Amino acid sequence: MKNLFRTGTKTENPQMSENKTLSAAPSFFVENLNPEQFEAVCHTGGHILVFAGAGSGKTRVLTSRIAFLINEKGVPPSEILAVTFTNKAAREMKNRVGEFVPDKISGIWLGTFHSICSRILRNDIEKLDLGYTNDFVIYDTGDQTNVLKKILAEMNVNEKILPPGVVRSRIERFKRDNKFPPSQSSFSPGEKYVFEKMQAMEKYSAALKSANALDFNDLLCLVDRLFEKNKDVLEKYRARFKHILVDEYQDTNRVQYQFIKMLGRNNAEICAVGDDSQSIYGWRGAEIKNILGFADDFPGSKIVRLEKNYRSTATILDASNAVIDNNVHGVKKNMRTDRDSGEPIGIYEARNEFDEADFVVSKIKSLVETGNFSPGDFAILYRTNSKSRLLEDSFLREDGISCVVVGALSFYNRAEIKDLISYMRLLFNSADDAAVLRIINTPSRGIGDATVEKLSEFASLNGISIMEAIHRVPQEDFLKKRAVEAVGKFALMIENLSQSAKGVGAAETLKAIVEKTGYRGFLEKDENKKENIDEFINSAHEFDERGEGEADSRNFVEQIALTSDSDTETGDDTVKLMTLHASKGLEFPVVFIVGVNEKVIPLVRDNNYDEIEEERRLFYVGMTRAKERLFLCYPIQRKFYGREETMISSQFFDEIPEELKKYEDFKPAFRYRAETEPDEDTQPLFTPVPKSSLKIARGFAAGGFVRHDKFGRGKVVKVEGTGDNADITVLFPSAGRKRILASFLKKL
DNA sequence: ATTCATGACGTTTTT
DNA sequence: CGTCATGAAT
Ligand SMILES: Nc1ncnc2c1ncn2[C@@H]1O[C@H](COP(=O)(O)OP(=O)(O)OP(=O)(O)O)[C@@H](O)[C@H]1O
Repeated sequence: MKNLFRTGTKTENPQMSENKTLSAAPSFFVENLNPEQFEAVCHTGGHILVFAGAGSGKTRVLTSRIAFLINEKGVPPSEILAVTFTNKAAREMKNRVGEFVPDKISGIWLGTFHSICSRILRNDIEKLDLGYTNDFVIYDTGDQTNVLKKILAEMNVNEKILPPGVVRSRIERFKRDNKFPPSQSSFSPGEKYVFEKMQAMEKYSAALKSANALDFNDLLCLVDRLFEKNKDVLEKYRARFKHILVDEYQDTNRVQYQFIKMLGRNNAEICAVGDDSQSIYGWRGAEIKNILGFADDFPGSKIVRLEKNYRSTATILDASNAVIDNNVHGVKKNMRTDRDSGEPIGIYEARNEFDEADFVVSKIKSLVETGNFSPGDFAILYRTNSKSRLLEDSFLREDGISCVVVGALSFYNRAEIKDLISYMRLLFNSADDAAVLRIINTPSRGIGDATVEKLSEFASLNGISIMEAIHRVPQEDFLKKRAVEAVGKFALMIENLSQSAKGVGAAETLKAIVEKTGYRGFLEKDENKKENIDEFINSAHEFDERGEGEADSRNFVEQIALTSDSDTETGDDTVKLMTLHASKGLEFPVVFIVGVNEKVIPLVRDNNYDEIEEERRLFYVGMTRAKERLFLCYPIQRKFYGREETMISSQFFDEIPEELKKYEDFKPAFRYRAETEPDEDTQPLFTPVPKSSLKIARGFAAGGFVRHDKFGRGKVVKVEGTGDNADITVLFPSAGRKRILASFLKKL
């Protein structure tokens, strides 16, 4: 690893070779970049890798380079391909580049690997001759699992023994390593059920193909395959893209790496930026060796290192370096900063997870009140999504500050939204069996399981799609009269919707679907879900207005499929909650990391510490998001599956020098304190009751907060009666004022 | 066909 | 502990 960059050009004299450009470039680039950055921005005539630590200005290099190419070098935007890993990063880059070249931004191909590949396949998938057409849909993991479930059932494989999810993730692992379809020898030695898996995988491929559907990994794999098989297509894209820019190069997996290599090695100038210390996606196939081997893979390339950190205070920088230095693997970087030390790192050892959440919220509140920060300056980072709920609840109890959970399970994952998406999918791709199966009886229209079973059987027997089978029902007689009628009505409805969807926007189609299917009636009194539907129609509307590409359902559905990192526009002035993973590439004035416990960060299951270095990198990523202040919190106790469990601080926490830490004062809320700690000044929030009588006195009180399954969180206005049958009047943000039986409410 | 009851299972991380 | 899925009962 020491000789990593032997073929790379030395970078000691950055300006020597570029003097001409330097003097010709507008002062803008000179003023906003340091010499090393400037060199990377202007470098032409070969590939370049910017290899540098967190906060050193890599992303700035990327955006400046695009601006430079277009504005100074006169490169047509259409010759530029810029790839990121997340939609958020893509959007960010679009915004920043847009400031430099407002009118030319749309000519650039800028997006995630997946969206770029999808775009390529939309144009050229038919040239693969696999039977796919450019109307293909993208199956999400749920769709994939459902397909496999059906297949395994048909194979008479007990799903307890070989669950569909296992096969699904096995498929994924093969695909991202570009080893699909696997041969027997591709499986690990001693792996169970190889035969069944192979058979299921074969059927899976066939099923997706006949549904004209691709899974996530197909998007990448099939582009690679296309480039390998069809030189004309490859040459077309090679001729087009003269400049390829890749963000977060350390997180590329094999297929992505091959994509870049095939497309750019011999005909484009590749500019990649990355940091091996921030590689946190090994579990989904990212290979650090891609960035470490850049100089070897792309001969004649230049390596630029950036060693100045512009983001964080010296304290934060020192602390994060102290942590990452414990990794044996990884290239040491000598980061420096001109900033002074700033505040020490705030530490809070919490009684439990509730107390931890309370601390965070109260600290944010006081920092906002003392005037130096506003809510939008804060981010709270955690290892697992499950932490977000606790924090949200704490925010709700505290008036005045709102928060938004970034990413997580997106809006589009809700059942009602997925139903509507399935309808849309069906309208432009009637072969989409997964979609049909989802909505054929939702809302219920008298097509029962038995009927679906028969249709499905008939379809696979005749090698046709389920929708086609439905169309043939009148000519065959495998269904009872009642079912024939119900199925016929369904077919007619889809046909009508399909006709009216032609040439109109996604929103209009969606409205028609909701109306014709009677979906609102089906939801009955579930106001929350109805609101979701409205919101969904709204977002379709926005999509149509935005006018990126054709405003039709197909494009809308595609955008959704590629946007799992829910498009939470982060413009609002609210506190952001997200996972450590989701925080990569972002920065915030104040960062809280919660759950800094051993076995949480690093997350360890079954005492398996194999991934300790990746976990340390993850923690490093989190720490280095902070500009001004960093807080680390860990509870010493938690409830886990109902059990109380004691916890200790993370080993990473112990790697931070004590002199950089400052332990914060915070008085836990009454209910978390031991009885030996009487409290003089705080009234208990709820009257403490003996455990035995808990059922009767549930402790609801006006002013307290509760959660309801349908309406979400709300504030208690009035309590009448006692016990489970008490009538509680609650004010919900969305649903308004409601009187609800106590047994339907959970106290927050 | 809808409703209720029981049980399995779960907390990585995401395109 | 709480949620979700499956299965029996009406
Ligand atoms: N030459 C510079 N002068 C002043 N500030 C800079 C300079 N370059 C970058 N910055 C600022 O430093 C911060 C970090 O930059 P950037 O996000 O580009 O770093 P990065 O290397 O991509 O970080 P990471 O890898 O942690 O995501 C940003 O706030 C950016 O505006």
